[in-house]
Amino acid sequence: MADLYMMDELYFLSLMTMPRVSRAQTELNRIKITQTATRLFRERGIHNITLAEVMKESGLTHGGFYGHFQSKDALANEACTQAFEQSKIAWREMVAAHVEKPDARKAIIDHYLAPSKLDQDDDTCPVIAFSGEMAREDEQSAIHQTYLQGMNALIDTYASTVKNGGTAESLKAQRQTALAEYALMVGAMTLARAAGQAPISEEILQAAKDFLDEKS
Amino acid sequence: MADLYMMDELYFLSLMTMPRVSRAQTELNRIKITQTATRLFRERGIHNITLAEVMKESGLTHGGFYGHFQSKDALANEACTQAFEQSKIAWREMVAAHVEKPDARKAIIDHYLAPSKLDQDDDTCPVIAFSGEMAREDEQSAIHQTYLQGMNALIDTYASTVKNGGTAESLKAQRQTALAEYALMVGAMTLARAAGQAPISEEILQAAKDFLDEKS
DNA sequence: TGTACATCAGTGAACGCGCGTTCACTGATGTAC
DNA sequence: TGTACATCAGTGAACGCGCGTTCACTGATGTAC
Repeated sequence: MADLYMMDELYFLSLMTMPRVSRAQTELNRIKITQTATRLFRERGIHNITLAEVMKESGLTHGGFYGHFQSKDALANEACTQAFEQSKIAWREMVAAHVEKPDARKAIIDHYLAPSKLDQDDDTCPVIAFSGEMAREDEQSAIHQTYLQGMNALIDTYASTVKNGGTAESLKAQRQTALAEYALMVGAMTLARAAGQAPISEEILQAAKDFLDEKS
Repeated sequence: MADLYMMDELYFLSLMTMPRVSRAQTELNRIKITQTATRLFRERGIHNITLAEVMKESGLTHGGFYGHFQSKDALANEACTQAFEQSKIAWREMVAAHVEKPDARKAIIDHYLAPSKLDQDDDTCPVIAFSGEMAREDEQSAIHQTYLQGMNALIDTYASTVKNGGTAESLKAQRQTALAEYALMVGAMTLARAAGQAPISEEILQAAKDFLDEKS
């Protein structure tokens, strides 16, 4: 995944001449569109981004979109999938980087509630970025399924960092705790982002972090 | 406020003949439009509701809107104000109904996290209903100010139900706890609503409730 | 390896629809006498 | 209290713009020989 980002230079050079590009380039274009969409949809929501914008930021023209995707919905679903994939990998790497569960848990919490995350719009947790649109989305839609699966994967990863005694009963308690703590993180970031530059924004993040620290 | 809802019958009768209605009726129409907008915007977001829809549900035609409001933004701001006003009153009533702080706190928690709230779209907490749109809204806009003030009022009300020792230091701790617990409620409901009919939805609400109960 | 041609990725303009906003018009309300 | 008229709330159609989607066209790519 990471080396795709490094192809940008080669990528733009090869776009100088048009149309009818090579198959390899076509594949790069598709990836580029998905990456651009993932970033823009996270930043400003699916509804508020036009296909023209996605295509322009991808270095292509508006009309070419339908050579790659069947509809805006189809792109949204792929972008959503990729956004969750990125988060999932990041979380699992954090878990893998810490031998002790509490350390992994703290790493995720600190990463999630970092004040810098308030401004890094392209790194918004997809659960937060899409929650508003999902609440109103048809539940049978592909993107809603993607969202649910992605959310579950993140919750499972987080739950694996919560201490438990190993019995069946404590496993259930572990999941309950994980759900509540995850909800706390999501709520704090949601509120902080909605509050914007207001001082209460960082106050909320700090309160959430302190609250979770007390528990460990 | 409540008796305005009971005027509906009289209201529609008087709408049978048009145009040029009495001043009293004009005032009722304006109130009706605001009420309708408050409900619809809460249910489906400001962006997803058209003025034509608001006006139709108010028993009026599309074009008459601009006799009452300067723009859709202006209506959104009034609707947002009213939504927060309703929540604030409801919360304060819950506080007033309980002599002991922990009882008031529990009343708010149970009210907020009630599974029935998942479906009552017109009773969505305005903080949740508008959070997505606020995160992308211009921070200087009137509606963003309205949102911040409304959120603060709800937090203050909730904080007043959290136990404290009376010293300055414990007052700060009280607010921190309130912020974290409020964020937990917001996050749980946000996740539950985004998950929709999936079983994890109620699981999250229950986990949040249990988590908060343990603390009291 | 070189040539001839079919393919098809991307272009750029147009289409169609939805939605916020405007406006000429209507006729009951409210006022002036 | 009754009449005459100006006001103005609401109507319904139209405007203009934005955006998702379509399509005729172009010309380099990729293939067949």
